[in-house]
Amino acid sequence: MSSSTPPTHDPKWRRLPEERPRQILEAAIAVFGEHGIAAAKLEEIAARAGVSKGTIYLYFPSKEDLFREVIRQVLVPRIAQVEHELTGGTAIEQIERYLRVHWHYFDRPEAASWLRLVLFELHKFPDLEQFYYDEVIALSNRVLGDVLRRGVASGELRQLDPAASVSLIKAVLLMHVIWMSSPAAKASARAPQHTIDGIVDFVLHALRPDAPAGVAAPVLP
Amino acid sequence: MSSSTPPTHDPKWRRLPEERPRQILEAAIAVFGEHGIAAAKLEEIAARAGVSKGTIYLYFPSKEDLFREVIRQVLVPRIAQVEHELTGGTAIEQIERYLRVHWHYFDRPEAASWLRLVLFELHKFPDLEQFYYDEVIALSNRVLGDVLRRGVASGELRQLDPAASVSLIKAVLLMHVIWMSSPAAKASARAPQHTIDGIVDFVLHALRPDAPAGVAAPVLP
Amino acid sequence: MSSSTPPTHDPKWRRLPEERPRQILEAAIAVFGEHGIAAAKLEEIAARAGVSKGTIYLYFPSKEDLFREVIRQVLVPRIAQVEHELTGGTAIEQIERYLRVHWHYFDRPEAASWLRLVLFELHKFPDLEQFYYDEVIALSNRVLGDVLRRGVASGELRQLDPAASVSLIKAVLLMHVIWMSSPAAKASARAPQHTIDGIVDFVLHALRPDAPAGVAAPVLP
Amino acid sequence: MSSSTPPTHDPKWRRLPEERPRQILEAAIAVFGEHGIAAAKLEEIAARAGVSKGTIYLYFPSKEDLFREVIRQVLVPRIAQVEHELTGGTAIEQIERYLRVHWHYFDRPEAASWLRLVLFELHKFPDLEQFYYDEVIALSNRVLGDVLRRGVASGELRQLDPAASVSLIKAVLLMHVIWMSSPAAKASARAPQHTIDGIVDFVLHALRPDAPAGVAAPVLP
DNA sequence: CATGAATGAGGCTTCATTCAT
DNA sequence: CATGAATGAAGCCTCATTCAT
Repeated sequence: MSSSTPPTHDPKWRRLPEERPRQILEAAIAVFGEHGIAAAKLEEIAARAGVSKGTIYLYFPSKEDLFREVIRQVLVPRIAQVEHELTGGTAIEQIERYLRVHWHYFDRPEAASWLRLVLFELHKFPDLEQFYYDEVIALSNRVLGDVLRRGVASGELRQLDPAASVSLIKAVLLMHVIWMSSPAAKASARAPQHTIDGIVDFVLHALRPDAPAGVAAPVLP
Repeated sequence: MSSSTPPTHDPKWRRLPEERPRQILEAAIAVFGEHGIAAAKLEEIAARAGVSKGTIYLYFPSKEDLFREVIRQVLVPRIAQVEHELTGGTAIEQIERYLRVHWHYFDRPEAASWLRLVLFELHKFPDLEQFYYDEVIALSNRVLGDVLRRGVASGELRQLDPAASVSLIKAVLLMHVIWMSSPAAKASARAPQHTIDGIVDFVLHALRPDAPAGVAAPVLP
Repeated sequence: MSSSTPPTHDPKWRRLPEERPRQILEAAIAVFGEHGIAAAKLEEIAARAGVSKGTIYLYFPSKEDLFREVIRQVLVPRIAQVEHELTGGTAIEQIERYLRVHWHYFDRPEAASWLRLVLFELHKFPDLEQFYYDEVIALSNRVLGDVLRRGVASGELRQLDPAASVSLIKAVLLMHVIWMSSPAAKASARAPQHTIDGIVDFVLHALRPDAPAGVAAPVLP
Repeated sequence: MSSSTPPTHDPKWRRLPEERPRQILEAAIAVFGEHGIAAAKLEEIAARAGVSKGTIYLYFPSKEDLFREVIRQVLVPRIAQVEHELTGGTAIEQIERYLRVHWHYFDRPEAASWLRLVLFELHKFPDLEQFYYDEVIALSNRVLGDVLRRGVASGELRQLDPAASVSLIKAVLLMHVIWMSSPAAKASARAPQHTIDGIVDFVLHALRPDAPAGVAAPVLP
C-alpha cells in the first residue's frame, strides 16, 4: 500500500538529506540519556527522529557507533561550547557567571540525560572517555582554571590548586543538575533559582580568601 | 559429560544454603554496578555468586526484583551505615571526619559502582528512589544537618541553610568518588589522598564564617 | 554459514507479505491441534509457516494471543460456516444432510485437531469459550434447532426438546470425529462411510416418532 | 524453622509407605486432567500429594512414566470398573441403567478431567492408547455389546450393529459429560438430571424397533 | 535514499530431574 | 525413605541488524 502511493510529506520539498544524521543523533541523545545504552531501542530512536529503523543504518554502522557519534558530534561540542561563556569582569564575577550560565544551560529536561550519559556509560568506552576528557575536561581545566589562576594571582581568590578547584566547582554544579532532575528530589527540593543561588554562595565562599581585610564581607545580601 | 565426571565442587565444605541470597545479592551489586540493569546478565551474576542461573530464581522472582532487593537490602543499609560515623568534636572536626570517613569508605573499586547504581538507574524505579531518599537522604539531612545547625548556632560556621548545605557537601564528595573511579581520570588526577584533602579544604572554606577577625589566615601553605 | 550460501527460498515467487498472518494462523491450528497449547512450540509453528520465530511476533503479541486469534479468526468461522449447509427438503432429509455434510467436512486429518482444541483447551480461556459458545453453539442451536422445531411441528419428528436434541445429535457426530482420528480406533473401526451411515441411522431413529400409526407416545412432555 | 521441629503429622503412625505411589497417582490424575500433560507441573502434583518433588522420583522414573501409570493403574481400572454395573432386567432396562450409572459416576468435578485425559492426550502415546482400547473399549464392546445383542435377539431392540451402537451410545454420553463440565455450557444448559433424562430418551428411541405395532420397518437394509 | 518486514542470536524464565543430606 | 536446594536444557520473547523492494 505505502509502496504504491507517495508518502504523505510536504510535496514541495523534502527535508534535506544532510539533515538526517543530525536528526538521528538528536533523537539518540534523548533516548540514550533516558534509558542508557543497553536499554535504548533503535526503534524508539528511529521513531523520535521520524525515520525508519533501517535508515539509521544508512548513517551509522551499529548502535554502539551511533552512541560514539552522539558523544563525539553532539555531546562534546555541546558541553564544550558553554565553556567559552566567560568574558570580562573580575574573577569572582566570571566564576559566578560561569555557574549561572551553566545552570541555566543545564536547566532543561534533556540536560540531566546528557550528564547521565557521560557519567554513567562513558566508562564502558575507555577511548571515548579519554576523548571526552581531552576535549571537555581539559578545556574546562584551561578556561575555568585560567580564571582561577588570575583570581589567585590578583588576590581575589585565596591560594588554591586551580586544577583541583575546577573539579570541585564542577562537582557541586553537575551533581545538583542530576539531583534536580529526579522527581523524588523535586518534591523535597528547593526551586532551581534557590538552588543555584546556594551553589554560587557555597562555591564563592570556598574560593575567597579567608580574611579579605579588616572588614567583614557580607555575601548574598 | 557431567554424568561421567564428578562435579567440581570444593570437597572440603559446602556453602551454607542460608548464605545463598546474600551471595547472589553481593554478586548482583557488582554486576549491576558495572553494567547497569539492562546490560547485566543473570548468567554473570550467577557465575560470580558461584551458583547456576536457575538458583537465582529460587530466591528472587525476577531480574528486576533482584535489583530491588539489591537496593533495599544491601545498598541502602550500606550507604546509610556510614552516616552514623559522626561523634564528638567541634562542628568543623565532625564535618572533616564525615568527609574523610566517607572518602575512605568509598575508596574501593565497588564504591563507584554503587553510586552509579543509585545515581543512574534508580530514577527508573520511582518507588525505590523514594525509598532511598527516605532512608538515606533524609538520614543525611538529619545527621549532617544537625552538625551544621550546631555549627551555625555556635558561630563555628557561617549563616547558611543546613539542608541545602548538606546537598552541596555531598555533591562535592560523591562526584569525586565517581570521577576517581574512571581510568581516564586516574591518569591525569591527583592521588586519592590529595583529592580528599582538597575536598576537605574546599568544603570547610565554604562553610566557615567570612571574616574570622582581623588577621589573615593563609590556607594551603 | 548462511552468509556464504544463498538462502533456500523459492526463486520463482515470494510469498505475499499480507499473507503472513494467515500462514501463521494456519500453521498454528495444526501445531496447537497436535500438541495442545502448552506443548506447542513456536519454533515448529514458524517452521511450518515457512517463517522465522521472530516473524510471528510481528503479527501476534504472544503465544497465548496467537491461540486466541486461531480460535477467533479461523476456527470459529470455519466451524460456523458449515452450519449453513442446510437447504430445502423435509426435516429428516435436512438432518441427514446436516450429518453427512459435517462428516464429510470433518473427514480430514486436521479436523480432529480443531475439535481437540475447542474441546480440550478452550476451557482454560473462559472468555474465548463464551465467545465460541455465542458464535458457534448458539448458531447451531438456531439453525439445527429450527429444523427440529419444524420437524416436530409437521409431525415428521416426535415430540422432543429441540435445544437438547441439537446437543445430542452433535455429541454423536463430534465424538466419532475424534475417535476416527485415533490410529488405534482406525485399526478396529469401520470405514468412515460405514460410520456415518450408522450415525445417520442412529440419530434418525432417535428423532422419529415412536409409532407412525396407532398410539402416540409423548416423551418429555 | 521447620527443620528443627518435627513435621506436624500424627505422631503415632506415619502414612504407610506403600500408600505413597497411590497418593501421587491420585494427585497426578487431578493435575494432568486440569492442565494436560505438558502444562502439568510436578511441583503441583507433589504438593497435592503431600510429598516433595523428589519423592515422586522414588516411585516413577519420569513425568511421562507417571502419566503412563496414571492411565494404567488408575484411569483404566476406574473407567473400566463401571462397565460391570449391568445386572438383571430387560435389555432396555439394562441400557438405561448403564447410562444412568455412568452419568452418576461421571457427575463429579474430576470426571471430565479423566475424560479429557483419555480423549485428548492419549493419542500422543499410541501404545497407551492401544492398551486403553484393549482394556476399556473392548470391555465395553463386550459388556454393553452383549446387552444389545440380546436385546436384538429378543426383539426388544431393532436390528442394529451392536459394536457400532456401543460407540454411538457412549459418544452421546461422554460428550455430554465433557460439555457439562464447561462453565459456559453450565450457564445455558439444563440441569444434570434433565440432561441424563434427555440422553436416556434419545438413546432408547434410537435403539427401539421402529414400529411397535403392525408393520415392520427395516432400516439400513 | 528510505522503508519495514524478516531474521536469529541472545537473554530471561520455567521446570523436569538430580543428589547431598 | 524423604527432602528440597540446585541444576541446566529448553522455550518464549526481544531487538539489533539485514535486505528486497
